[in-house]
Amino acid sequence: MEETTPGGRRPTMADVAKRVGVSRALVSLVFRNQPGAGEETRRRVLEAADELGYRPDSAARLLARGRSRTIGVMLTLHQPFEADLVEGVYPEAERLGYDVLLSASAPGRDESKAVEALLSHRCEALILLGSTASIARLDELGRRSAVVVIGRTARGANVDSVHTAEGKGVRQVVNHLVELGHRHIAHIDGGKEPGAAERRRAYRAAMRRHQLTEEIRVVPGAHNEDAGIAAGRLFLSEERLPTAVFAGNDRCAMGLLHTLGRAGIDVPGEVSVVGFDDSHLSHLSHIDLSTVRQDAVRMAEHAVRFVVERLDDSTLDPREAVLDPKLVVRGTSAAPPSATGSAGPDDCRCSPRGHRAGH
Amino acid sequence: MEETTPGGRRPTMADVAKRVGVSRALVSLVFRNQPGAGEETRRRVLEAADELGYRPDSAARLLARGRSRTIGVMLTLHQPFEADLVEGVYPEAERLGYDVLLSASAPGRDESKAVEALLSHRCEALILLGSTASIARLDELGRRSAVVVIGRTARGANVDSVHTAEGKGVRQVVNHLVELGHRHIAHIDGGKEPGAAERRRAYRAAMRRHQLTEEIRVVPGAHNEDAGIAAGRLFLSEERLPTAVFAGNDRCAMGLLHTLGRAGIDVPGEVSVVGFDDSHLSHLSHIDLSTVRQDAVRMAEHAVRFVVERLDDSTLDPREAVLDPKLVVRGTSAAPPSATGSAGPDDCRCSPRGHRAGH
DNA sequence: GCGCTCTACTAGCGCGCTCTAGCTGCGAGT
DNA sequence: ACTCGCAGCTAGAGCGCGCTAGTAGAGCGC
Repeated sequence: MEETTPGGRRPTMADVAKRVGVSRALVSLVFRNQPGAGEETRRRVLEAADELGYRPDSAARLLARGRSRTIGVMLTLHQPFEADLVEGVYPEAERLGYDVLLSASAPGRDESKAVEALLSHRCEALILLGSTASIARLDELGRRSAVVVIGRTARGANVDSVHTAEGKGVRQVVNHLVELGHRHIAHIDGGKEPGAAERRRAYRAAMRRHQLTEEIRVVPGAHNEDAGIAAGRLFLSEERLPTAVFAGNDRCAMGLLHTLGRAGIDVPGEVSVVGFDDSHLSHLSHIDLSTVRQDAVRMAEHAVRFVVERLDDSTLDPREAVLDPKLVVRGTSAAPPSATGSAGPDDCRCSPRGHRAGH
Repeated sequence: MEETTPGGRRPTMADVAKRVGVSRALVSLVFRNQPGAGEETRRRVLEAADELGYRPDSAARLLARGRSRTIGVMLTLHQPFEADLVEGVYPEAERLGYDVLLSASAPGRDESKAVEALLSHRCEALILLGSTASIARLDELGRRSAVVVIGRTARGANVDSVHTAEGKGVRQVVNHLVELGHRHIAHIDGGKEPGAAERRRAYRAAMRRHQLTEEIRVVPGAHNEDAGIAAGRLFLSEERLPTAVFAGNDRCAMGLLHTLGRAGIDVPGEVSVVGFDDSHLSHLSHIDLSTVRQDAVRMAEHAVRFVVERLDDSTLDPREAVLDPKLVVRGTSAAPPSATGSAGPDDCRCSPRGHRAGH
């Protein structure tokens, strides 16, 4: 499987060629799976390569070939949903003959730095997860290479976008809760995180549609556990709890669930909680979170296909794939405490009884 | 900031050079921050580069320079602790003048595939997070390039390793719980995950040291929420709960906390829970998990320094950095229900009262 | 004037690969 | 016989850069 090359250098095509007694070009053909090499020779080349531990050098390959056939993915590493997306990107990219490079943004390494790294590695396409870049910035990137953002819109920029019909998902959530009899439905929003604005807007619209304008309650938050925890504390500190909370995403819902759990509040008995993402978290057997399912794999596939098609034809107009989400009703949503059936459309604003569990 | 190059090609050094009216080599000097270019020229070169939107091509750079100065990081994307590690790798690598490439293993993309990708991108060093590769496999990799594994040992293989003194951490956990008066201390282990074997072993040893051999209870699990949930259900289905549970890591502890919370069990009133990792999760204000702190940033720094030093001198013997962990006592551990002080070293094996909260 | 050093710059090879153009030999067609 | 085509192979340019060896010119002492 392995033999050291004279000089300890990493073996090159020339080494393989010499060993087999053919030209470099022939070895190249074999490794690119191109016609033009005899069956027998092909076999011998592969054998020799294996013996030498030869591995094609993608830097050189990249340089020689005009195109890099590499897709760069920028991610933040802290959203489990992004992990799901990445797992969807790999197989689809491989299927289409593309390589994938990952670059994380992090504290001290902002988004543009992460993107620069990808570009300098010659990624010809970029998939941005959880990007908070401005439209102008996206547009600039979009002219340089094929770009798709996932999880947000990017109208006005020369980039493709793949996201969920946030509005539809939110509407399903509110409808579901209202049908169960809820009226005091609060929303913990995601601040500036991708998708948050749409979810907030849709929540407001859906509440209005149900004549629950007066009940609209948006608690500022973020897409993480801390926001859920903070919101939970806020609710607990108040006179009465909402009967249902629609959290900005699953992580936020988790934080909320935790705080409610520790305060002895029964979910869904006293409070219903619904999340958004359907990430690994919510699948977990016993957490059993009602949430809105976004199909990570399909989103990833769309994204990869978008950038690949754009690479083939850069004159394409920006496209937007809006996938329908699906409410997944699990164990954290049920009828509110007092409701025996669905509530009528009366406008009584008082909740039947005050909720407040001791610690 | 940007102008299209004739032909729409990505601009190269030659383009910049021509624009300024100097040679290619001069531009190269400027971009490598090497002496030999006049102050004025340097400024003009950078200016022109900016106007053209020039970005050095790392493939070409890599190829020309013998060394790639690139560190590849393999990760699984699903452990928040790994995200913390990656965030530590970036700044240290940058400080030492190295580039970082990420590659994820995932279902359908096993570890060796992820590593192959890194190697073919000419990473000269590898940092493996959560590797489950065999010693033989690691050894093979270690001869090909500079390799460090984080979070596990790799004795016998030609690779460096950075991990926590799992034993010490576990001992602190058990000591802490015993001092609080606990005797029924169960451990949810991490199966084959990195570090799990050591934690399990240390748990057994620590229990024996406290003459609690008879109380040793290892529940098979994994380093994720599901395992904690499953273990929680198992405990709840039994006649009596352990008074304390030491979970294999924080995610597992989270799952356990959740299950206990929903069953109305008071933590730490009835059951104490301690995790391992001190990942973002446990910091969260209201979760407030007692856990064992592993310093991700320091681990990452060690790892980067190890591989860099090994690149400078490949004859180095394999080294092992074992960092001392630190028990962080937060809100999920307290004295067991009956204990008023610390328990004496008697060998009564019955718990003072059976615990079992209704659902 | 000479040689010397020092700064600022340039010429050009080579990294490992891809790819176009061409070369060889052999069987089939006319 | 002589093309022709085709399968199987090779020569060699060039991708964008780093780097070594070198050159031009300024400044300086003698």
